[in-house]
Amino acid sequence: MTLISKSPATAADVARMAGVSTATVSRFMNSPDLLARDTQQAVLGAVKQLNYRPNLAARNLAGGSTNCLGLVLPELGGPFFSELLAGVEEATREAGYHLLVAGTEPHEAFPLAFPSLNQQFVDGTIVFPDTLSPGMVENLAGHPVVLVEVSHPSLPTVAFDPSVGVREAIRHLVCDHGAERIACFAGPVGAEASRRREEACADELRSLGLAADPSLLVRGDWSELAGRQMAERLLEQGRCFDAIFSVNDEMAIGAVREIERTGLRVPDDVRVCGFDDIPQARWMRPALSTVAAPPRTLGRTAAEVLLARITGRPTPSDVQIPTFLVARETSGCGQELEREENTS
Amino acid sequence: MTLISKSPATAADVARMAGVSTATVSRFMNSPDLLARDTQQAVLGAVKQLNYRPNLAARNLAGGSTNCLGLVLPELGGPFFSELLAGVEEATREAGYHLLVAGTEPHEAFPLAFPSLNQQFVDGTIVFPDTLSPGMVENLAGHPVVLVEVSHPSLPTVAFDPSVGVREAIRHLVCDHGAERIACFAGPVGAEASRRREEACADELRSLGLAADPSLLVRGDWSELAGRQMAERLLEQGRCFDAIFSVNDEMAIGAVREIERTGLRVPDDVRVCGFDDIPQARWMRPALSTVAAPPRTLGRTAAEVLLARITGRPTPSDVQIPTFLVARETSGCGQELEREENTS
DNA sequence: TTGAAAGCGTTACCAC
DNA sequence: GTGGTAACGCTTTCAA
Repeated sequence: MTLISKSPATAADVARMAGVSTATVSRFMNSPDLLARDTQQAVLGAVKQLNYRPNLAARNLAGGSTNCLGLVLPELGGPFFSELLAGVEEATREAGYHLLVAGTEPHEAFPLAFPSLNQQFVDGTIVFPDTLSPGMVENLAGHPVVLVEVSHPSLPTVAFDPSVGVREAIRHLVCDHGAERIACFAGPVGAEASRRREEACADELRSLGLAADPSLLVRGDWSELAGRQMAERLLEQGRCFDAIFSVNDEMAIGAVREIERTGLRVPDDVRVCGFDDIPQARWMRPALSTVAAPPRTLGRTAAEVLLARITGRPTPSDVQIPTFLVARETSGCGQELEREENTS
Repeated sequence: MTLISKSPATAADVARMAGVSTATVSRFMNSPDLLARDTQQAVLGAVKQLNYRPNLAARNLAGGSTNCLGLVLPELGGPFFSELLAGVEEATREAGYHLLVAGTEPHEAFPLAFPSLNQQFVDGTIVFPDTLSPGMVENLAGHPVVLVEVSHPSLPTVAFDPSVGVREAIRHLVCDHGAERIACFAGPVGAEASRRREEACADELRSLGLAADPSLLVRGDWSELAGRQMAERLLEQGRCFDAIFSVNDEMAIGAVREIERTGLRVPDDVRVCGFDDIPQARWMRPALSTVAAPPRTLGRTAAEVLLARITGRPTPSDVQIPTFLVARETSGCGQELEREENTS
């Protein structure tokens, strides 16, 4: 149809063709209502004919916004982060924004990845920091930011609220399936997300009259391998436990595999409940009972909060995403509960 | 340390402080070697003191590059695409580029997502199109592009080479585990990736003297659900088969689950082999034998090829990523083969 | 080796 | 309502 010229049409081209000024073209692109009917028609015609698209870099330079959001994640593969990313991207795209994604090397310091995003290149950033360092906060100042799963006194946060889900899980293990000694598979010491889940677990145990045994609290780095190793260690030490609550699914899966490897049975000998509800929680056999904490919702919400901040709409400084128990086989329930689930 | 002024330092600020012109600052940022020793030192000092970062939008506008790559994917969640993305991001970051990511709604037409990336906003784009429409190609013209898993006469492509892996898989099923009637679980009709795998499968069956039975070739939409349904249908129709080769892992997993649900056993009654080697292939029980086609490598390679094109380095127009068999339990092998595998 | 100045494509302020 | 025009921050000739 259109002649493909070497360089894309500019506002000046449109202006010339429509017999107006570039200022008018600019107005047409941003708030058409300010223009007279016929002017609108004229410009619209030229825009279509030339297939005009405003140059975003120029628009940005001129002081407008970039229509870009940044997302910084410690890693991009893996079920949790990829779902989180998908949620962010959906919301971002729906709002007409673009998304810039950056990973940080596994244990690389966070700031290494961030400066590149901070260069007036994005209108705001969603950050999932492993640990929040002071220098980082300074970097973030003066630029809309939303933190995910980490709270900070002066920055808005979106995080899961583990309380309801974990309470349901512990109740379920204890009351429905007779667990009495529950081991807790926690994350690294500094990890706030883990801490909140551990606390919810301890709280509920306490309110059920079961003391949380410190020797049954072990820590790993969130990986399946860590879960296996933690279970192995506990078993070798001869610790007595009849259930495990893990602060994420991957460690829970590792635990299940290790327990079964030693000849014990899940859920008959040890009941297991994870946290997250990653897809393989329901694919694995026995299917993993877990506290559903939908990362896609987390990501979508974070993006929505950020977008609201950017556009100046009032936003709560802390948003909590509710979680809930999904009882499957590893806690002792039959699989038929899940009959209706579909692949997404 | 540094005083945080409202707006970030500009090249003019640096120039003033170092007692040079902005041109010199620009040269310093791009090719320092052109400057005299002492000038370099002076500018370097000012840059550090002011914490100067060039404004990328301005740099772009001025005719340089954006240092951004675009990535268009049909979906962002799920094991395959998230690994692909991770590979792209790694290579992109290592090269000092940023990454812009766009998804397309599940069955949304591709061009909807693309124009936004085409607006002189990225230096090049990696595209994973569901199906390649003619209009799309036009959009792509005049802008470096690399296609993933789809070939096109005039555009460079990076794709898996299924031949070696699939040959190994079929041989393994037939020669090592005595399969004689192998069903093929294929993807949608238009999908090139599926077609190449089907062909590799048929070729190898032929060379082993086993005719490929058309009634054992079924198609689904790549999902676990589809795999279940295909297995269900085949079983209901009373088709006789003793092995399945699926063109991706998710359908293979669905097939395994459905087969086991009906009381048949994997691998004793039906051997199953997938394609991709997604993480849960090794987590599930029985562990899935599959043709490893590492998506991270695919992504990384695509990014490298694109980067080479952008910087004018010569690049092959078609790159093939080798694949290979990973024999696990569903094909009839014991699990001990996998002892050494770790979580990544 | 360095500086001056002309863009790059928009936006936004100020007149008309 | 609309047009002129000065930024925005950088790169890149062209001279010196």
